[in-house]
Amino acid sequence: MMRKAGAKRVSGEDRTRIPWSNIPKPSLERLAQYHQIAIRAGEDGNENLSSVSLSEILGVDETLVRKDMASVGIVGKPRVGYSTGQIINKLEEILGLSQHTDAVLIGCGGIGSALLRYPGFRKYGLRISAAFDADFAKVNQRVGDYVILPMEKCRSVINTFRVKVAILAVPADAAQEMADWLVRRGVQAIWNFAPIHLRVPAGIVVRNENLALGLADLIHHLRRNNMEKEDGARTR
Amino acid sequence: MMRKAGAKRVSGEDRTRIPWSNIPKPSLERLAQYHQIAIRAGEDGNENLSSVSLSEILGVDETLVRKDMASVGIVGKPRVGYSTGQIINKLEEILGLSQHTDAVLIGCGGIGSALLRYPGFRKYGLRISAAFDADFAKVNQRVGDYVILPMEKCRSVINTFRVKVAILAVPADAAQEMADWLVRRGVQAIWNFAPIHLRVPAGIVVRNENLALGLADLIHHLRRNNMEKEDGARTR
DNA sequence: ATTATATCGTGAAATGTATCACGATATAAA
DNA sequence: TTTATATCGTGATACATTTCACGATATAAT
Ligand SMILES: NC(=O)c1ccc[n+]([C@@H]2O[C@H](COP(=O)([O-])OP(=O)(O)OC[C@H]3O[C@@H](n4cnc5c(N)ncnc54)[C@H](O)[C@@H]3O)[C@@H](O)[C@H]2O)c1
Ligand SMILES: NC(=O)c1ccc[n+]([C@@H]2O[C@H](COP(=O)([O-])OP(=O)(O)OC[C@H]3O[C@@H](n4cnc5c(N)ncnc54)[C@H](O)[C@@H]3O)[C@@H](O)[C@H]2O)c1
Repeated sequence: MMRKAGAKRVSGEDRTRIPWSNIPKPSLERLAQYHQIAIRAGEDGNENLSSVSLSEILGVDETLVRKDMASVGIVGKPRVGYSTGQIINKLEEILGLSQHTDAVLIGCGGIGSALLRYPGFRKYGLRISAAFDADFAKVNQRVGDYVILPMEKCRSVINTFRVKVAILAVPADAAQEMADWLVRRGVQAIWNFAPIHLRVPAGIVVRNENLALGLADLIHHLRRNNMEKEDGARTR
Repeated sequence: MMRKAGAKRVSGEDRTRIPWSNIPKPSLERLAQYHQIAIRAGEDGNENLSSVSLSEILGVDETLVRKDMASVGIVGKPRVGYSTGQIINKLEEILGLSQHTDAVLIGCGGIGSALLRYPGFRKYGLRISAAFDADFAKVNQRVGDYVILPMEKCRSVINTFRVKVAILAVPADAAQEMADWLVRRGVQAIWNFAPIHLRVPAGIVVRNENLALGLADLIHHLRRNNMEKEDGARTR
């Protein structure tokens, strides 16, 4: 029958109800975007953001923005909007970005190296403890601030730093096997860049960052658009 | 008010109804995954794939898989499943992967270089015509099979090869401006890796590959999981 | 002080998506 | 040949998410 991993039984009465137990997936994605937008708005000196401006930036309905905000306890003022600071603080708390998150990175190829060198994720509390590769030719090479370590060191790093998150940037063939291994070592969340949908035990969090799906989606819409144009031209 | 870009009025009577005019977004994402899975299954020598196996790989309901297949005209056989070949062919047709797609890549930094060197997108019909960067220090350097060109050559490449797709891997500050410029030059689809939601005129296709959102999502779920565990421990 | 209005907040309705329940059918087994 | 069964196909139903409609309120203008 197959129960969705991590499915939640929401006990009816729950005095300690915390808002983020239950945020719908689409809403969560938007919340993360509000956060990004609020940070940039703050940098530009805007102290407030209205549901209308947010809705225009993201191309969604303004009511939806207000519902999202209400759902996480961000309150706005009529004629003013939401406080940029409150959006940032509340969302960082809810998204879990206010605490540091330690991670290991596996696979220092093209994508892995780009991620290692990218400073942007520090704002999300991400701290990459160490980077690993199976290729001995890469071991001991430097990438950004890191020196690539051999896989046999991975186990002890995970244990020592109690790492709960792995960034997986290895070839597709190795990804599932690697994921299984990481889970056995105590990793609880995997950010996967290989173009396969990883299967993990219930309770383990996976985010499959399958770029090829994005490309397929883009091409599909492009073709559809062009078809319509031709179609229109023929018809009228 | 705000009308969603590219919104479609589906004329009631339409003899030339083509399946891919109307595929729901979640369904489209799954279809692209079926395609990936079918390709790997084919390489492993499996001639058939059942809705059950697909549903287990992706963690979705098996009925959903059958509905998806039916929606694009892929028909299966009782007790056998769907033909791997039919899945691949039909989905490549529908996703538009059977035709070549020319693209330019803007911004040859960490992500841009990784994309340039990655061979995997060729299977999706993607052909990167040329890669550009604004940094003169990078111009003329090689990345994989490419030599980085200066931005001033971009216009003529787009015109000459009638490029309709741009891969945008520039810093967030430059992304919207760059997108506007590309649209003015005739680009119809943008695959954006900068962590902002690009705004484009109706009729232009954008896919925002906002990796930071993925990270935020992952961290959120990890925290939620851990909270639940603690919560459970305290309660029982 | 009064009025106007931009904006928030929210229940109700509409829409979109997934699941259930069950009949049909092709293959394998008896 | 007959029976059993794994799997497909699909209408009906349930669930999730968005949009609509409208009242409430804080600020700015008069
Ligand atoms: N580069 C891209 O643009 C891109 C795009 C989409 C998807 N991906 C996917 O991302 C993943 C990485 O891509 P890439 O371009 O960086 O590939 P890559 O070949 O450049 O790097 C992969 C790295 O993983 C290492 N590796 C292989 N097996 C390993 C193992 N078992 N344990 C540890 N390390 C191992 C290799 O030595 C190599 O350094 C692949 O699954 C690829 O399909 C990449
Ligand atoms: N590297 C990552 O892991 C990562 C992760 C998430 C998001 N991103 C985003 O992807 C984008 C690229 O990231 P990166 O790590 O490759 O950055 P990077 O700084 O390594 O590369 C950016 C490249 O763009 C070029 N550039 C700058 N302005 C330009 C312009 N106007 N026209 C053309 N080229 C220009 C720069 O010269 C540089 O080569 C950024 O928006 C970043 O936020 C990167």
